[in-house]
Amino acid sequence: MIRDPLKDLPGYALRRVSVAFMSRLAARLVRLHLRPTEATVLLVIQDNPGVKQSEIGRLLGVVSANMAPLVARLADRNLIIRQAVDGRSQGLTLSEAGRRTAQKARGIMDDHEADLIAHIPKADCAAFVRVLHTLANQKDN
Amino acid sequence: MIRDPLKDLPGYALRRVSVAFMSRLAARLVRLHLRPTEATVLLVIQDNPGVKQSEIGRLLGVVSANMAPLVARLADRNLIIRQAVDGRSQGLTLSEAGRRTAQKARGIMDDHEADLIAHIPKADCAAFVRVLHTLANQKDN
DNA sequence: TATTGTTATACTCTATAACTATA
DNA sequence: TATAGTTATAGAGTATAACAATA
Repeated sequence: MIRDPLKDLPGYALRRVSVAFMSRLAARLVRLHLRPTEATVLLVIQDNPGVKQSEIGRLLGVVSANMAPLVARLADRNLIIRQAVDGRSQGLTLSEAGRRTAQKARGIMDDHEADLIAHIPKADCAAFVRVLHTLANQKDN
Repeated sequence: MIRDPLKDLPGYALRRVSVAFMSRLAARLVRLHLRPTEATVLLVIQDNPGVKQSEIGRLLGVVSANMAPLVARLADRNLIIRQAVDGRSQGLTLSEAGRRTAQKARGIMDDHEADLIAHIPKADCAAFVRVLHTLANQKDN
């Protein structure tokens, strides 16, 4: 066996766990022909009808240059509808097909989250979730 | 303010934290002209002189097709030395420059890990690290 | 002036397929 | 047959720069 200098680095473990988790989520979402980021955008629109893509980008940490083609793909597939709210921005809502897809995506993501929780020893689960939210809500980049 | 349907999903928080953490690490490593993955490979070689790149790939979860150009870059920069151990595989060791670079990379990564720990409430830190290692060592993909 | 949306471009990590050469 | 290494290619997320149009 080979020595592992990264064995005791929590940050490295965090990275590995996140990559594996995302890869499994992507595999589950191919059934809906959605990427993980596309799925999250659908959920945000579902919960915020009329939201602007700039607002979604700020919420999810996606820069506007990447929101543009993402939203365009969803619109091309008739999953969302763009309606001008003023001259430079559009409100996004789900189409009927988009509602169905968003509902399925939500089910997949909920199952996926439940799987994660299921793999965590019960005694440590609450603390784990607490720390994640603490770290996620820190302003350092 | 806009509703956030992902607020209570630990898996999503995990992803966001991991991305931010990795991006900060990448920013710190530019000084050495190293990507995060290159830095981890250097550390593995430092701790395992003569290791084969296939072994590194298995340890780090990097497929061989991606190890090839990565190792080639490090060799081109004279940070590592490839010595044939048999007809199809080579043992990797650090050059003198590679040792210096690996040492600096280790310092950067240690600092970076320390920063992560510093942002975690003390009471939950041990549980957090425990869970990460539990999840990282599970065989599900 | 600041914001919205867009295009073009690039980097990093990940992955599969197909191949050569060797064990 | 299986393994080591390589090349080519692709997908996904992230990022910056530059721009037009609008507020």
